[in-house]
Amino acid sequence: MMEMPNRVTPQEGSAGMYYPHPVELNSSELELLALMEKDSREYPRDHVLAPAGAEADRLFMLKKGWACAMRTLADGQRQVLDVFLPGQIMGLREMSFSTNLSEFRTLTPVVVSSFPRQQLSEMFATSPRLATLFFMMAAREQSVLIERIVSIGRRTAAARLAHFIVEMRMRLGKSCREFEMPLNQTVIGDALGLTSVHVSRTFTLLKQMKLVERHSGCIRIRDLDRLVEFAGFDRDYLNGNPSWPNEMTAVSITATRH
Amino acid sequence: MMEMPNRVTPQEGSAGMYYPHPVELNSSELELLALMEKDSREYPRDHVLAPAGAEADRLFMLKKGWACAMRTLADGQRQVLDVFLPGQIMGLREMSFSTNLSEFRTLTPVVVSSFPRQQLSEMFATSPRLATLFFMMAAREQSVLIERIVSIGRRTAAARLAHFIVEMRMRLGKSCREFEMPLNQTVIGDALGLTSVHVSRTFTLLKQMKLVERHSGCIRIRDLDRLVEFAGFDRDYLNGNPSWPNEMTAVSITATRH
DNA sequence: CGTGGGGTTGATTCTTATCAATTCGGGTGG
DNA sequence: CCACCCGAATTGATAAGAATCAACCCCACG
Repeated sequence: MMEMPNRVTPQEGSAGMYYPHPVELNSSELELLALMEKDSREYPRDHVLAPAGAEADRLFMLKKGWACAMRTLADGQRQVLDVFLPGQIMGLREMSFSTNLSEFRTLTPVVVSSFPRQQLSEMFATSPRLATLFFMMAAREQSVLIERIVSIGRRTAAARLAHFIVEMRMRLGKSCREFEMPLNQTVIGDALGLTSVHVSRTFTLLKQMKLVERHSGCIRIRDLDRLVEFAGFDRDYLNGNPSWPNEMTAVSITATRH
Repeated sequence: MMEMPNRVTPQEGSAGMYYPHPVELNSSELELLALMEKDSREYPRDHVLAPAGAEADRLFMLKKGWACAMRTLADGQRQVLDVFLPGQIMGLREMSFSTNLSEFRTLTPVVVSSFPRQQLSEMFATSPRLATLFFMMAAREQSVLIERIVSIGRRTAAARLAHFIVEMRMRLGKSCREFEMPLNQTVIGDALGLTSVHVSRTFTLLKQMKLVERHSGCIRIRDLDRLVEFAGFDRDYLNGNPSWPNEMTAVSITATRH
């Protein structure tokens, strides 16, 4: 098998920008990655891909659409833990557990491929670079999680929401002022530890402040600089690390398909 | 170099139980791990090992004592992101960034060894099992983070505190009712998104409920079952995953030294 | 033309923060 | 051994922020 390096670059308009650095993979590595995408299926909006507590024997790769991981408490309250965008793998943290720590649920109609966790273990065993890739992805997820902890723990509702919007824009790789965010206010609230009622009031506040507006799933940012400032957003918490050996760093898996 | 497997088991009374599954490492792998512990130093309580935003060129392995990662906001508010126990590595998530996302600070006098991040990359390149080990550690950290998000986002102050205590007891590998938790109420509050004043009130509440007491850095659990119930604690979120290939799963690194 | 999901608004309550005063407790120096 | 000191903890009064409950609107869709 030829070892021709295969330069991979982020895909325009996809989650590619979320992991912004190109990575060189040889053909056998690409083959392994391709395995992950064999069993590809469509699911409707609000579909449970895997319930919490179920055996975590498969991982999911999100190819199109949005999904999330969420927990439901005994009293029915919900907390959204991750919002997944195209190119992300759902279930990485469950690799060190036997059952799902949360429910995986679609937020829009999606295209998802699923693969057995065994396949990920094999990649670790056969390709250090793929191992590195997945480790980096997990590290990125951690950075999103700690930023959410700061938000929920220490920021007001308005700053939380502002921060969430800036984070989403950045993860989507958008450089424009308007983008789709197909989450209703209940989901946003569940991600930010707020009620949907308070999310509504907070959006009207941000609108009065001329920072952002929202119309049916679409976010328009009216003053990005002030929004970033107001959110207390750390501009480089989602940027990559150029000093990783061989320029290798986490990259959207979907990017490898183009 | 011989490939004699070297069975490693958790160390009594250390963070070993936090990563409860034994792992087989050969001598060259053990040698690589030993490199991480060469440069070992002591630091006093409340010492900044690395400031937020600084170049993340080194990682730290905590051998004795407690430490944390924390963020300080523009208005001076703080949020503790991780509480590190002996055997944990500080800086794993920074592997995908060039700078520290948070400050690393000691909570007690500690013994810490530091090593260049390059060393971790090399381990990834040379040993798939070590790569797996570190990946598992990152996954464990994620599970602690999402549990904290659920706490801060959706639980009352009392349930948050109860949950935190149960989590600490479990991570410390304690099976008894009394253990050391050398965190003052300000630090606890900063971890749980509360003020120190409210932590104080909440402790007196838990004491009135006959669930826990706290005297100068020592926690005494008076009714574990009710505490777990009250906290909404998920009993297996810190348990390991026995189905990982070769029984290999994350294990406290310190455990390999005994 | 109902119907239902999503969103908005108002009134009220609840939880936690804030501010300020006081106490506790362990260590130090006289 | 005692007086003092300082960080940590407690307590009380009040304020702020978000939740809750309830009513109502909007509108896409069968």
